[in-house]
Amino acid sequence: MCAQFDLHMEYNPKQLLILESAEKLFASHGFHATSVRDIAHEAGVNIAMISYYFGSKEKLIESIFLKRIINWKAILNETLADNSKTYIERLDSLIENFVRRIIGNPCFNLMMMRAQIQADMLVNDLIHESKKEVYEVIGTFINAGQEQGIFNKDVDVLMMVATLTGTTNHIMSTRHHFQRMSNLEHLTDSELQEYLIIHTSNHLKNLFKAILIHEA
Amino acid sequence: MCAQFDLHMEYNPKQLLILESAEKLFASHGFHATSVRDIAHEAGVNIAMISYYFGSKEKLIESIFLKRIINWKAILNETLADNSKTYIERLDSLIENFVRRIIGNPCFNLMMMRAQIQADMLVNDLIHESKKEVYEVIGTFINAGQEQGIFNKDVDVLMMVATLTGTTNHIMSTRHHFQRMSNLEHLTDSELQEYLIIHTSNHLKNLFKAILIHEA
DNA sequence: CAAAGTTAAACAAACATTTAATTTAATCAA
DNA sequence: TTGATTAAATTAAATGTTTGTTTAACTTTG
Repeated sequence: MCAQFDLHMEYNPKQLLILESAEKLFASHGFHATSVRDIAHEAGVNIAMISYYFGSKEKLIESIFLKRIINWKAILNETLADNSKTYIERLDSLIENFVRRIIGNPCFNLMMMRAQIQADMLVNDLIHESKKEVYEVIGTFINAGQEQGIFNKDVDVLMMVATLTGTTNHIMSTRHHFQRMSNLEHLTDSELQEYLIIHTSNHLKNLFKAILIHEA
Repeated sequence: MCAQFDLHMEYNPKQLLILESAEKLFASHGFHATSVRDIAHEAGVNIAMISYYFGSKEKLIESIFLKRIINWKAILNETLADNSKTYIERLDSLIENFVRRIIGNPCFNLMMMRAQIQADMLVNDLIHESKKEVYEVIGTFINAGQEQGIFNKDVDVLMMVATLTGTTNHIMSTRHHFQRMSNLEHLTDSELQEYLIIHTSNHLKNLFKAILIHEA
């Protein structure tokens, strides 16, 4: 007997507690290094509740991903289709949203990075599909800007998105290393987070403007 | 009883076989998802040989890292200190070496990415120290170029190296995704590797020249 | 009073590591 | 070269934990 839920259903407080605890532990120790006992202990619930609510450890991590991925595409589309803004404003907005989403949610994104690296994770197809859509949406936006004569012609969208994702993920995953190297140890975690969001956004904005707009 | 070895000692063929098999499996499945049984089976040796030669699974992964990290710093210094080349030639050389080292050794670098993400891995101090030295060497090079008036003044070295490392790691770790998206499925693994090394190098060279040299 | 929630205990399978027995290889005096 | 001696290499089997999951009993709730 077991009480699994469909995608559209909402989670009760205990389920949310399990999801959050699992996300935190998967992020810092990895999927296989985290036992269901660890998760149950972190969430303060009985071990059996995880099977009861989610079926298995594997289905639990799937639920975590589904819970997060759903609205990102909508936000992305909304940002890039906003015709009240110029292309450059929308590019800035895209970069800032992107960076904030990654650096602002280190736990989930560390999990995602790890899953991408691992070839045999079941959630990988899910991630792959969602990435592909992100590439397409951004590619469409860049092409539109090129046709308007705003962005340079010779832009490699795949490489651009790789730099956007790669740089941000790298800074997020080595943020405490970054903190020490920049003498920012007096900052709290959320202060550091905000600092990194701003600095990384500005760095990437400059970078992309340099190749998308300046010099022929 | 056990036959562990110091750093300076060379590995016998059977030890090398174990190291290579472990690197391959750790890279594709992760440290905790790989059992010593898997490693022993992959290498075609008895399970007990791993404890016999390396002491434990944890010490085995340490040996893998030590085996790789040692000469990278030397290569880096050699590249940047070559006075027969201009600063721009040395920058290009740095980028190409960097990219080739990461994309050319996906197994090891996936392992390294994973270890960096994971806070509780013992090898992390080792990685941290070696990264810090890399930042310092590159920082010194950029500063020298700035004093010569070749590179722009307002360059954030931390962010630059983050883009260099982040972009390359991202492309390496999502290379098969990249292959499908670029319709390059006819390429063999090593052909894809060479393609990615060249394209990523060129992308990063353009990117860095755009902010280091062009426009005031 | 039935369904949902919750629990401690039990389960078999997989895990890293160790043991003790056996084979291989090297050394060296005769 | 031979045969004895010793250390290293190798093995199958066993060890004791830890793993994810299930069970069956119990409590709460509508």
